[in-house]
Amino acid sequence: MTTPRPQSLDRRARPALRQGIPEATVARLPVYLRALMSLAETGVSTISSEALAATVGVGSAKLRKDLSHLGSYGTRGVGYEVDYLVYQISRVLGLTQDWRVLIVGVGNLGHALANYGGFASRGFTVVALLDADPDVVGESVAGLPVRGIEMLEAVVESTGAQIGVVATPAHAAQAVCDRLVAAGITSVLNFAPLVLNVPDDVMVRKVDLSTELQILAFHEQRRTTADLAAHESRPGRGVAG
Amino acid sequence: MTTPRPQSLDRRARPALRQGIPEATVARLPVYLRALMSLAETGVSTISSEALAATVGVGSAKLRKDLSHLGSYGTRGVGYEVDYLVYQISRVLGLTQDWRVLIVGVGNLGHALANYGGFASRGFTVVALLDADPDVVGESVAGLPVRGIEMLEAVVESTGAQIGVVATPAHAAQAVCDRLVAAGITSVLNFAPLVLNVPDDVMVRKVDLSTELQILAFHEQRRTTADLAAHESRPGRGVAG
DNA sequence: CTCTGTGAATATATTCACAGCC
DNA sequence: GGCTGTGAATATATTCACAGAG
Repeated sequence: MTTPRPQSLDRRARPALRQGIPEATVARLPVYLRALMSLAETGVSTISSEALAATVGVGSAKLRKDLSHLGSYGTRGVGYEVDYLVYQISRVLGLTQDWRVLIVGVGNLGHALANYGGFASRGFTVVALLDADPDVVGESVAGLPVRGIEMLEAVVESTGAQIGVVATPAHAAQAVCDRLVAAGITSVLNFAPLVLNVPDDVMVRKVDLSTELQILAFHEQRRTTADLAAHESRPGRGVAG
Repeated sequence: MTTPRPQSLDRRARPALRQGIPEATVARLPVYLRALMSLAETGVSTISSEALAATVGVGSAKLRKDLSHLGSYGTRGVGYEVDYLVYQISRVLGLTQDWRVLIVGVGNLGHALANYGGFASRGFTVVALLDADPDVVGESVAGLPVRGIEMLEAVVESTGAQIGVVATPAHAAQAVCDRLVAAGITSVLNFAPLVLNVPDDVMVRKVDLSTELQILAFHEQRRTTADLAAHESRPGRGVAG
């Protein structure tokens, strides 16, 4: 921090939408937001970093540092005002505007996504569903008609969708992604089990069941191995593997 | 590294199942593994760090450092033998044994998970499906009968499942998780949109649609904001930072 | 010469610990 | 006294850049 901070210009510190929010913090904000909304529903109006941190399972110092990147929205000796914090996090995450989401692939997963409640609730609207299977096209899912994949470009154009969700089988995913990008989509959420190749200015995030399971397996195995190691009295290097 | 490295004791460096594989590396191993298996199918037998890194979208130095944590499995001047690396990563991730997975909640998402092919293919077997809805109980999904939630403890016991997947609505998730943990499950994959509270020795990973969308929205918004800033000729300090 | 493996340098993230405000 | 906000200290992760094996 080289800047001396123009203190007390206003009671609340500056908007702080400065691009400098650490990625690790951004990834946690949605978790805080959900917990805070849930608290708000319960009627809690104020909460300390300690208490909020406990409900989301992080350390209180981390939570405070995270929130400090948005501005100074707490009150010393008291805590954070729940509603106000909900608003501020929503604003920073861009949830004060509505994002239009297009889902490609309406199998079991696509159905699950389309019907997912919390989806529409805050900031996101599913504007279209696309599928390549003629048996599925024409069906109505979650109140929306499933349209043919050949409509992709037209649908992106007409809906102004900004976010594309790829819920197709792996073999179709890259082609679908390419078409989404060519049509102007700049944010992609990928459920297909492969790495999508995109230009630098397109952001992809992936949600991947088998990756998560494999990470769990690694730790589960390590637990077992550690147990063994503790029981035998540490042999050379020839692990029981 | 204080150890002088007992060179050339054996051609391949030591097993290196030492617990010290960085978390960030563990999280990428599944991605490498998938790409390598895909390459193996295509008949590629050897690949350089540069080429593999390109297909998975990371830097080659990062990839090499990641792999170096497993041992020295490459050949200088040549690259990595695909099959061998597949085997080594599988071993490190614990995929040489089969993990038994129990899915709780057989809605759209549960269906999608149960039917997910790549699931059984490598290292994981779905051994049971449970649901609270009497209409669903008794159905057969992906070749398995859906059993009542009251069977949870009995099913964990009889199947010896090690991994529990929570695919229930949010309001039921914590209770289900508590029962899984009480029944002896130590790894949980959570699809419900809330933070599960578990004892320290239980590992939870979450897969969360709305979190991912919100992260995308943040960056999408930032992109827009940055555009604006570029168009107005940003006064004060530090453009193009 | 090519490409790995890895120290050293840098960048990011987390944790500590406490000054300062309520 | 209680709790936030934050520098300073530490830990983790990424990137650079090159020695050395093949």
